[in-house]
Amino acid sequence: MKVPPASIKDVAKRAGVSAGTVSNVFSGNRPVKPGLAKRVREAAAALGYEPDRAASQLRGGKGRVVGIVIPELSNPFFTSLVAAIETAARAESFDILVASSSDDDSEEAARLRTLLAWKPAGVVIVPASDEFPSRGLLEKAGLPFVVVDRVPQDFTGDAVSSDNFDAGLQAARHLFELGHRDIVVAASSMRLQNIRERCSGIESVLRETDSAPLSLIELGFSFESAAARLEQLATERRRPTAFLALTNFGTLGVLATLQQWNARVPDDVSVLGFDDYSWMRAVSPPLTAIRQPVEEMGRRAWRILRRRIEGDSEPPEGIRLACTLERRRSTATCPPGTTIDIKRPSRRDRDDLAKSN
Amino acid sequence: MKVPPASIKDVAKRAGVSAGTVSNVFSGNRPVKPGLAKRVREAAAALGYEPDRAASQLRGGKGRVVGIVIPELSNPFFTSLVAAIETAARAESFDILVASSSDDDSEEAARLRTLLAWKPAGVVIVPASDEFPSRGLLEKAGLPFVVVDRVPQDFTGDAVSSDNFDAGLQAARHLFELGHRDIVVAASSMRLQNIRERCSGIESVLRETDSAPLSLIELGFSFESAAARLEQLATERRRPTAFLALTNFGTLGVLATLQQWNARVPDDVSVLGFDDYSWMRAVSPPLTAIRQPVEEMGRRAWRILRRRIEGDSEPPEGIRLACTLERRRSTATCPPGTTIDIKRPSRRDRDDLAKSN
DNA sequence: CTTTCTACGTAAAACGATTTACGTTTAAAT
DNA sequence: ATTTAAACGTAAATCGTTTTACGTAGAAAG
Repeated sequence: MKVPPASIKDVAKRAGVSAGTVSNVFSGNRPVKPGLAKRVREAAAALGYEPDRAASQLRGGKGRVVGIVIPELSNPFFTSLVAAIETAARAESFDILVASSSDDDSEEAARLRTLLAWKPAGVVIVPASDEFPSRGLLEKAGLPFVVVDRVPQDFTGDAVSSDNFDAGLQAARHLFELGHRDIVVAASSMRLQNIRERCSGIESVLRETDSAPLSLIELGFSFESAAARLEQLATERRRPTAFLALTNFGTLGVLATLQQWNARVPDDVSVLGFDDYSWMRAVSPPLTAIRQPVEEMGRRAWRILRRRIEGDSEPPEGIRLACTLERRRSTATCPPGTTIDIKRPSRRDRDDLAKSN
Repeated sequence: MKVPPASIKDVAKRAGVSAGTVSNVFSGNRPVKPGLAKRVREAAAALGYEPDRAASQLRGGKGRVVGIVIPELSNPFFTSLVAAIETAARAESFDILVASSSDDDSEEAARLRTLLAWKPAGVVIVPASDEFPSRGLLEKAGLPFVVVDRVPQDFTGDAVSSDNFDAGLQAARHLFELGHRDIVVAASSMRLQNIRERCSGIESVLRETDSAPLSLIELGFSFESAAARLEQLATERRRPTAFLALTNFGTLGVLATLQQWNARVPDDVSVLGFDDYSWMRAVSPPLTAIRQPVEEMGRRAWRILRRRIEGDSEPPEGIRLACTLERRRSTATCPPGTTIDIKRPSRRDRDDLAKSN
């Protein structure tokens, strides 16, 4: 059953032309007269010929592969991103090489190194951390690359991410409008710039309303670590009236813990999640959540990378895409009984007080 | 900043040896004296040398890449599978090339063809359908491949899947034990062998208990199509006392629809889901579900493929892994009021009746 | 009619590794 | 000490493409 694959020479012989001509027919690199081209194409079809990518890569230097490095293949946010990029890349007949870093800097560097050995045309990367040591590798290789989602603080290259500050702002404002003052923010790790940005968004609302400082817990990068950390929270403080999760694993962790505490959502406690998945709409109560435009992020990342591959050398583009608040039913007005107003006297109140003396 | 990547010759020159020796140091293909080997390794490190995979692929013929073809990159079941395979493959320094077929046969063939152009050492594939036209391509290429999850009816090669019959059996039995007799089974498409197997498992329980025939709807492959189809169901028949979903999108669709109908789970209707994800534990009520051992499936698929790549030619292996029922709280005893006993007289009853005449 | 382009085909070099064929050194055997 | 074989290096051939340098034919220009 096994047939040795046809090479460009076999096709050339069958079509009665030289190998170079066959190459030109397929690569479109130089024009070939229609008649000949047709003969070549027929010969190729008859032999089931497909150009060997490794060989063409080797000689041509520039291959039609792009590398994608993400922290976790088991996190649907990242795989959605990969799906979006793959769709866009495939449309221009680029193949994708995927690697995951397990949220670890040195793992990331190692994976990237083997990726680079394929001489890809470009790389899309969601860094494992703000340290982003892979940056050096990429720059040394002189490869175009786009950073997505986790854009380090002082990063100057091409980047696509959510408008995290605004996302935090929207989320916090929503909960405040519902009367919540005792909110616990569930983050993955403050070592990530995007998380810090979301927090500043929240803090700006706290400041606006002159409220107590941010109450925050770090949950790590897995469902399990999140649940464990939250379990511990119960022993440290009384239950807040609302949880604001800043990642999808955080959302899951909060929900699972509330489950164990037998707390009803939203009657006993409101929950605002991050990232928007099908299951959030399907469950009861449907989850209020901040939706990141993940498909759009993937498309934009590809578009930028594509241009760079073409040789475009405009100044770096830093794209921030707006998130939207999906209001559903897991957030409700804070029940009056449970609202313990821990608000400090507002500036205005204090001023009034001062005047009256 | 851009540095032209070092080639094997650069390393050879720096270490004062020939290119062949450098190759041997890295490939371990032939022994090299420790002293020399060390010198070569140092030179390589100094130059940041990494063997060009395309070049080594070209000459060596056998590359260290494996292709993975799955129906959807946005379905967490499949991406979990990819994650498991990637972990196993990476441990033996194989890279993975991922392609998705969008559940379409011809798309699958096209994607596979471009994958094959990389001359991978092997392929793991979840076919888009039972037709599995890609099989011919793979066999013609003489490439080892393993079929996972959707194994066509009469398939004879290496395969790894769940024990779908038993999964259906367990699920149905669980619902029957809780007293449910009016169950709607939500499948993706009966054109898939694995779905048919799950159905026969369910049917065997129906037969055992002499119950009414299977009530089934096909929901398609996306959350949206599932929700739409279920919406329509409401106009066609009265509400069942339980839903048994056979895929993860089906589970989501059922849940979302129940949501819209304002039906409480499990008080009004029980729900048994398929596939087991974090969110199922986190939501309220936690979902009873059939768990497929997806990581194990990935590991086993890799193990078989690895052996075939090594040249093993044992007869094909058809592995079936057991699923487990995760009992949680979305299934409950059928409320007596709503139990409409549509059971036909059992064979025993009928026999008794006949005798008494 | 000659000259000058332009268009397009061919043969051969190149890409960066592995592998083969062969040579030299070193160790083991007589 | 001589022979034999094993061990290990080197140079050159090779994988299947793309690219370069060159050649030829026909068209356009003078």
